[in-house]
Amino acid sequence: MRLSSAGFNPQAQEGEKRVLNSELWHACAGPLVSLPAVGSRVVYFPQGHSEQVAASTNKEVDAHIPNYPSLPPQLICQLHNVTMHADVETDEVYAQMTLQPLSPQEQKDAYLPAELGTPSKQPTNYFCKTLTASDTSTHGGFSVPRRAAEKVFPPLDFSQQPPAQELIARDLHDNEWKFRHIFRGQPKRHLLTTGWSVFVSAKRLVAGDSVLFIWNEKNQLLLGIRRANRPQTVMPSSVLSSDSMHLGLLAAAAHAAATNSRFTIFYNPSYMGTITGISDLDPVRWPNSHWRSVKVGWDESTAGERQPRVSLWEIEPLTTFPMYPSPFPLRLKRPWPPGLPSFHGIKDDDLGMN
Amino acid sequence: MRLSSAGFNPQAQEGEKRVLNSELWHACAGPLVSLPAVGSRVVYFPQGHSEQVAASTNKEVDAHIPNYPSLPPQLICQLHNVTMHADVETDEVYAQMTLQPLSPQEQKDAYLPAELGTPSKQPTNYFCKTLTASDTSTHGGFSVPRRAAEKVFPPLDFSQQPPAQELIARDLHDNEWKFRHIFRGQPKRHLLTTGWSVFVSAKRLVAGDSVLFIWNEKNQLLLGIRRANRPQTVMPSSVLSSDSMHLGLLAAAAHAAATNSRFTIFYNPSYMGTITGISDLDPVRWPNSHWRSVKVGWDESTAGERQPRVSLWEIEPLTTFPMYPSPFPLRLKRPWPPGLPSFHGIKDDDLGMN
DNA sequence: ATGTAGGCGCTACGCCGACAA
DNA sequence: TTGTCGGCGTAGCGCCTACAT
Repeated sequence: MRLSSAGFNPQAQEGEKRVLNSELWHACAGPLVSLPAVGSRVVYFPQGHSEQVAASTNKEVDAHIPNYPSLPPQLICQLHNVTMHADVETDEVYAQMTLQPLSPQEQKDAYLPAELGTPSKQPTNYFCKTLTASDTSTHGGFSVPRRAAEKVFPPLDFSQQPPAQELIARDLHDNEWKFRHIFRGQPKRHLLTTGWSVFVSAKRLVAGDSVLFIWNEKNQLLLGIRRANRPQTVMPSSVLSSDSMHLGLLAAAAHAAATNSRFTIFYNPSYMGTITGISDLDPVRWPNSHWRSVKVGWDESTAGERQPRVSLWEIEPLTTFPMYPSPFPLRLKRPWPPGLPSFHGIKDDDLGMN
Repeated sequence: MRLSSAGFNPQAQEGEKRVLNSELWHACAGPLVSLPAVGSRVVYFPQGHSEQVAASTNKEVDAHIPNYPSLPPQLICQLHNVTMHADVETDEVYAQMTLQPLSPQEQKDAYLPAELGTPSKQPTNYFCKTLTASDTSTHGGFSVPRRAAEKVFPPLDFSQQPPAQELIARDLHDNEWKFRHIFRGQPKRHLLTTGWSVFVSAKRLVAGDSVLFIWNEKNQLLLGIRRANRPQTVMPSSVLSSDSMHLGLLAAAAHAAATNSRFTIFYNPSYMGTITGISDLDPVRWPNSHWRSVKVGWDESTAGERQPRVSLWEIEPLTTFPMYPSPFPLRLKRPWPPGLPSFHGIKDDDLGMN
């Protein structure tokens, strides 16, 4: 815990203002998270957003919250701005988006262009390892998988005995972390020793969390983390009641829709959860909503270079929260459940199901 | 950092559900923070609340947020519920309140009863010390001011050499902390040794922060902290945009006022700040508002038993956020600035100025 | 009365290969 | 190939007094 100077950044007070490293952000977010392109048209589901806020505050939506009859269940919006952020405390990644609802007439006539959200650009030269008990204990360092070390770390000088070098990696906040990379032991293996424990304790990593090393085109070493799905320690912000937050969410969308002005949302990929199925519609609160509470997840064990990457869009077009670009070029991994209405203006045939 | 079991409480996930120790809460909140009684009538200032949220999110209120013409600048409410809470991470104290606006007719006729908010019941047998560099360094323990130790701690058995005992104190989350209390050195002094550093690192205390020991009527030792006014590390919650939060705040109050139903707010004493003066009115957004942005603060150096305690009400009735019981029995420490309108229904004479 | 520093025992952090799985 | 362990050297934690303020 001696890196307090590296751990604190006065600029970060009101969020991350500097330009985050995009490839590191996407790597931390995971292959299932992709962001739509600025300027593209997306669909915003207040209900979906509402559920996300409910999940993040651990509070269900109270029934006495008034409806906004003027607020349709989905708003087609133009995306004006997307910025990537990372929580200063937890390194949790999230995105801030500025949306502008189309006019009522445009909402009806809207033809969603055949744009894919920028396909999640996972870096090519990287590795991701889930930390073991030995990796996180104070007893030793970090055991680097052999292929990973050979692929993403600079080559060692094997004329030395033992071969060793200093690695400098930067995290999402541009903090610098130094590690001693050594190749020793019997049998020989790659290890990170000096500097590793400081990183583990500073980021409060535990066994089951994952670390991520990227070697990018600029020959920089980037370092990210993905925490295991522990029971969300999200505390109620203690600033606004959850009821007020839901109201604020609805009011912001409704006001923007009524005045064709912009509004801002936070997209927090970590509250997506894992696949549980398709929930029922809510005909009372959200009549005619096309929002489906299909929760998707990706297995941490498939991370790294072994598994072919898959985009969220390829799995289930209607799960994409809160964005919904045109699914035309997409193929569903599983057929769309019969009997469920499809999105307006899109025939089942167009989805290219097998 | 070995008290992980004590530091984590699964029940605390969605806030503090158990009954917090009231005297400890008030001691941590400080003598200037008092809570109105359940059932009493209070005045809620949306503008004031809005400013608090702005302070806690480090964001100014955006000008394009729509007004709520139906929402008056102050709402007289009945207070239905008050619960005391403490942030699980930081121990920061805050209160949750359920308010019900009176009917429009009652708003007009409201006669605020001459109730004081329950005067901040500061415990009698306690001490508060600002931590020195030595107190927080890893080199040693905690030096207990002599009078404080004699007053608050159980008496030592001076037949032992050196006299020593084990102290067990409980914090706001009912976690137990054990300390070795010893009287030694030349000259003799009271010290907390074993157990102290665990507490300091668990609470992440630094020099300048304060600790607070209470010996209550049930012969229990209570332990609280007050952090120094460091630059607020409040991050934007990354759940809802600040615009949406402001909208939600206004919408919740407006909806409750329109339907005479209840709404919930969080009252966060730590965002009160220090006295800076009286700000101008905002005739555009909040016409006829009686809210004044008088910020008050209390000097940490005056804490403890030396200084006579003072209630917030005694300093400035109109500063009380968000509560405003009748100030009849109060005396102002400084005269009400001439030329500024007083609160409706209250003559200056009634304020008992000298 | 109490903040800080020197002295110094001893815990536990952290680097090493030896094993297995 | 890599997770865990026993083995150790040693940094720094933490208990003590001395001294200054």
